[in-house]
Amino acid sequence: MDIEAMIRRRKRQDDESRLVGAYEPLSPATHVEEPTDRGRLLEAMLDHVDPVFDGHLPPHGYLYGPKGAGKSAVVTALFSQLERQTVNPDTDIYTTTRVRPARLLRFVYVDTRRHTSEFAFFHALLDAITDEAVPRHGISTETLRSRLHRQLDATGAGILLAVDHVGEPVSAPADALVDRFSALPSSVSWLAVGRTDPAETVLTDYTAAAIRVDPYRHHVLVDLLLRRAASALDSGALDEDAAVTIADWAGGDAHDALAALFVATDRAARADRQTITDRDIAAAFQAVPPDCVALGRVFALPENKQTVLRALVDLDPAERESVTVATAAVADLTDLAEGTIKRYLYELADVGIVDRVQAPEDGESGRPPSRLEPKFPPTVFRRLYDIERES
DNA sequence: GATCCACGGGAATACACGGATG
DNA sequence: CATCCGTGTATTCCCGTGGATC
Repeated sequence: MDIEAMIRRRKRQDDESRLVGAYEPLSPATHVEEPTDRGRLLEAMLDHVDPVFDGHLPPHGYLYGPKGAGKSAVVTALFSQLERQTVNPDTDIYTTTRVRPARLLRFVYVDTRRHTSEFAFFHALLDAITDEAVPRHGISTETLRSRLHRQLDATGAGILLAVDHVGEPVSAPADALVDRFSALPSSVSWLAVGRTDPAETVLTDYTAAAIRVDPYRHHVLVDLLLRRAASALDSGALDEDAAVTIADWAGGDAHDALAALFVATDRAARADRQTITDRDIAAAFQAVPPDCVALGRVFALPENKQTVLRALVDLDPAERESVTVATAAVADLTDLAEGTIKRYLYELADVGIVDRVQAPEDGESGRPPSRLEPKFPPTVFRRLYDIERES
């Protein structure tokens, strides 16, 4: 039994119903330390990184698969584990394995959602392997790069670098990534992680291995839901049938499954109920849009874009009937300029985080407006956004 | 003084429509 | 009839400025 989860559940002292201990474990945007039942993928990953146990770097690689298949979950868990054992050599992998390392290896994870620009990319990388903080201002990208080279030359260390969420609308285009990679020292081996088929991306021109991730199998996803529910909810709140229903609906996508569970939970909690009913679940399915965008993408947006979205999800449908109207309404709720809000809304639509649905032509003069539809479940965003800011 | 980037603003372009024009 | 034009709205594109920090 997970003691931490049990304690967390007991610690609820909020006004909320007793149903929910903490929402975070239900968040589709956070990963757990020990991803459940991704044994196959973990094996494949370990095969790939195997040379590190002898102190060598594996060749560049590409990990790919659909949304919600556990790519990020496994990569972040594995990398933090490996890095922890490097930095904290008590429970050393080296002592338990064959030979002493040829050299020090570091394991760095960079999310291109959060570190999009070239500057941000190198900053994140350098910052991860440096003790003292790396300046964010007054320093050029070029300086950053040369510091990275110097640092690695000096220590003789090698880096295995995971670069997550490549090929998404907001992150740098693949050819720009190739440029960045080629600017890395030879003592860095990278593992790109994305959804694009290996045949469709230039990245695989540089990799020796492409590792494929399949969607969660049905019963594995059921397990995952039950486990997350166990760490967030009172026991019995989610029965197995309900988990099966959600897993069926989600079709192997853990993100959407968790999003639905989250919405259903929220609905039950609002009604002050102790268990999640079929109607909660049915309602949740309605609330998760088709082709739902990953909430991780939403929460990786710059602060003020999130502010705009936070206001947007509180608007009446009537206030979302056109970009112009929504802009004015959001301006009332925030202190951003209308010009900025409008541009943000168009940019968010451009990257698929909100959808612009063109109104039918209705005889009015001028180009018809378009309605704004969030492509993520508003409830989940609202709740997690508010939780994050209140503390 | 240098650097990056968020913000703000505005110009240019696209689209829809009705009416005028050739 | 096909095309062009004017008006009104929506959308895209671009760039200068300034904040924050070194």
